[in-house]
Amino acid sequence: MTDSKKKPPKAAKAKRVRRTPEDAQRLILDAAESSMGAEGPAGLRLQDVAKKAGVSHPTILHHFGSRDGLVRALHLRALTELSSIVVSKMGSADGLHATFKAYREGIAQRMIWLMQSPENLPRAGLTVFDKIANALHAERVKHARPGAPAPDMEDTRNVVHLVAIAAFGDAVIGPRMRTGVKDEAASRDKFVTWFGGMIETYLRAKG
Amino acid sequence: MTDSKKKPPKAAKAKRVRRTPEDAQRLILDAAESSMGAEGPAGLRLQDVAKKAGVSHPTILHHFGSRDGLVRALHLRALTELSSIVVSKMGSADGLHATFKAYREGIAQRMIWLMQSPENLPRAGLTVFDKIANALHAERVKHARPGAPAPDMEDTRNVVHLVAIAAFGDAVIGPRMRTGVKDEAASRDKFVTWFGGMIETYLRAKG
DNA sequence: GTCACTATTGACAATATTGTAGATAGTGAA
DNA sequence: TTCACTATCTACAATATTGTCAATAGTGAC
Repeated sequence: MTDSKKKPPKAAKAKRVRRTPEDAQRLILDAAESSMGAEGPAGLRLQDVAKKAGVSHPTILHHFGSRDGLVRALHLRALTELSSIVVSKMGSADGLHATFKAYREGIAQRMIWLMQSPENLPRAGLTVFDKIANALHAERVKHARPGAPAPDMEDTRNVVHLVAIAAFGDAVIGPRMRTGVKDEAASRDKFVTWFGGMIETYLRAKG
Repeated sequence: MTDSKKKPPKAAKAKRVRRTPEDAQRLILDAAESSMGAEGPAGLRLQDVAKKAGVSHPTILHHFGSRDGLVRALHLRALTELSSIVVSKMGSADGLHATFKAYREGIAQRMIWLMQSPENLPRAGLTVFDKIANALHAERVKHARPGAPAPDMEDTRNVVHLVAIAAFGDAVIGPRMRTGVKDEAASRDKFVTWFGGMIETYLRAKG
């Protein structure tokens, strides 16, 4: 290299973009999320996030105060978004498959990150699943066969809990448990369908 | 402080202990595991591990070559240990509760760490669960009521898969979903019992 | 004992990473 | 336009962290 000592050719002094604080923070949070690989928050590097967001790393510090501040903001945003996603998916008509899909495509990963927070964040968990259980129970009551024993609310709550932990678990360790299977997606969908049938069989057998 | 400038009082030159390589490596791996908090491998610091193990950090590098080498060794050890634990728990008489307990007490956490490895580690998963499914299926066949349709192997496999992902999921997100409940342990155990009953009801209804 | 081998260590080197400070440049308001 | 405000930048400072090296000290073999 003949010019290894030369300063870069003037670099055209990058034009500064000035965003609103909200836009800048959203931009940075998005970059941070996509910059988190499997490692989660612990693997976050301000430089990486800055490069992905197209800003300098002091800009991040300006908006979030510190690296910790950024991580806390990430957790907070994930938490608020998660509840609404969970409600919309588990409550949908195609509930089961949609729920498994949503967990697969991001919810599970974010939940793991959330678990890795030693902080005491507000817990949306309980109320969210209660809401879902109530809705589902209303369905069961409505469709109960006349003469059959009334549907058990405890059953409903347990089913909701089971679906949540199963969807989460399948999203995280399912793929590894299926390594070697020819068509993974098909195998997975078949399991979800079976799972749905199982729940129905059980509820029908009980009342 | 009057002696802030003084060198520490001779420090008694710590006596060196010389271990066999195997002992040293086990010691270090144990320390590394206990030093990993919720953050997982990404949060590992050689200094922390060294202090916990009671050695200097170059000793770690001597035995594992690099930080990455240590992490890889951790993954490898976890992987080999996990399969045997899973087999012993899911195969035990008190299978379901024991399985949930084992996942709660470490398996799930280690699995998450394993997931965070971008490397292509050998997958023990499939064969392990196949083994369990085969054993369970043999049980089902043995106890099948005469005249009833033969137990479906697909059912058995799915049940094993479901138990695995549910135990994993409950271990990780169960506690948060139960925040606010009076007696968490009791609530959890009740769920596991319900889950066991559900599986039985389903299998009985099917054949 | 003497010697080879190597596990262990303190001191140091080389980066990586977070955080600070001061200058600069968009932007909206007067 | 002028001005206040502040989002953004470059350059630097302060640690943190990993990795290197040469010296040292257990241990077993002879």
